[in-house]
Amino acid sequence: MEKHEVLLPSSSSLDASPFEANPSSGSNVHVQSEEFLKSKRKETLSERRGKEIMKHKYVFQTRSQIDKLDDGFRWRKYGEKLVKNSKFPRSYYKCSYRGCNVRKHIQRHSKDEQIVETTYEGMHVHPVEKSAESFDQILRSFITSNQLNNVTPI
DNA sequence: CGAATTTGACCCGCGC
DNA sequence: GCGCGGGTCAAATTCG
Repeated sequence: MEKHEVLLPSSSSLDASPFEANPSSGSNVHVQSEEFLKSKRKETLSERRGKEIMKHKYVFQTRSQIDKLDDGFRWRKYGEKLVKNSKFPRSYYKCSYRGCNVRKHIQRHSKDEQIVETTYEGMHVHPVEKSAESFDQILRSFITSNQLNNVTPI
């Protein structure tokens, strides 16, 4: 497995333009911030995991052929499942940092295999160890949005 | 040697 | 109550 650099917008401004609008663009990122108000499962499961952070969900759509996008954090794959909605299996990743229960799942589009939908759940509580300038601004925006939307002490 | 990855099994929630 | 779908964990294996 080799690292693959994703084409990200040089502009620090994250525009919420639909990725389908400009498929010709070499790089296009779609960031969606949704408020996870509805609990998907009971406390039993959440409690079992140990207080997971599912307050906000961030959908990150990028054009890449590699799933293991290095966004500056260490991700440990903990599962892979094939969903009926997609012909491609969905990969589940978790932050390897102790105490950082950030989870992310990646799913490929059945129509456009070049498009990978990365969904981030939770916020990181540790500095970036990698030099991902491209992703740095994105991640920073993510964290900023998280803190701005809801300041939840971990 | 340690950490990360893989695949399968298990579990839970929901629908019928 | 059973089945389907989705999600997570765990043990084994491989890579660095």
